[in-house]
Amino acid sequence: MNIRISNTSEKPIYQQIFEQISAQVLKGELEGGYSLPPIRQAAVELQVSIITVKKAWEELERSGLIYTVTGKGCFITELSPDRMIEKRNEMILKQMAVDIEYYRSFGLGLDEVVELLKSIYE
Amino acid sequence: MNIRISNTSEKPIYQQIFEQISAQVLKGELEGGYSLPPIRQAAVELQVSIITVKKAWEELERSGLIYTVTGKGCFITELSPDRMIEKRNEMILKQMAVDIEYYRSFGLGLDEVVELLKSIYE
DNA sequence: ATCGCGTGTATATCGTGTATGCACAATATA
DNA sequence: TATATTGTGCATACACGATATACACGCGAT
Repeated sequence: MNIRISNTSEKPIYQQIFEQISAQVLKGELEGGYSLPPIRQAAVELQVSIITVKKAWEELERSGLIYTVTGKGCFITELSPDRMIEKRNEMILKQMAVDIEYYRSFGLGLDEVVELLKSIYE
Repeated sequence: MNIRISNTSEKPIYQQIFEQISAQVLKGELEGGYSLPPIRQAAVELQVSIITVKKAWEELERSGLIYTVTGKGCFITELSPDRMIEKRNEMILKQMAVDIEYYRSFGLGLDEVVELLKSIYE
């Protein structure tokens, strides 16, 4: 459970958890078949409510990244490397489309966007 | 008032109005000193409540893009071209920092981000 | 079998923020 | 000064995030 929660972020807590676990799964840091910690333990560890953890878990299940077995636990879905990259790009491109719309509304072209990106990407 | 409101967007309505007017001001499409439509007229035009328009106007004033005179109206702040670009970049970079954090959480490097950007930037 | 422990699940509640309508104050103008 | 036009303030309805508590399911020991 290598999760960092920001209380100052505008993103909901469950969304932060969802995104970070998603990224870890799709980077291969969490192996398929392996189990996530019980929601109670995760709740204590992350200093949030059980329900908040559950909500994140639900999003993960809806995205097909984990599956839940009542009374037993939650487990990482086995995914082929290709499928992982596919899902990763899917998630990124979906967000990127929103981001680009914002940049474009200010009249920025691709070149300007890339230039600004380079200036702050470390 | 060339504003498009999306009811499906996750962004609040007042935020959408704020962003689009900001972009128009900083692109020079709305001249300094010129007045915005009265909030009532804008509300009718945009099919939203007066209070929603007011909230957007308040954000614009807080950003220094317009100023309000009670009983008279709201007017675009006069800005030099340099100051406009400065404010524009300020708004974009602030958002871009959030966007990048998301891309980076998936392990993407600058090159990959640029590549994906190019693939969907039209 | 069944009891107990660990697992996820469902219900009720509170706080915050978005969006709204209606009544009020300030300004301009005739 | 009367009246229309402008922005402002307050009280409310609703949706969503976050929470605690009580419930249901599954497995292993007795």
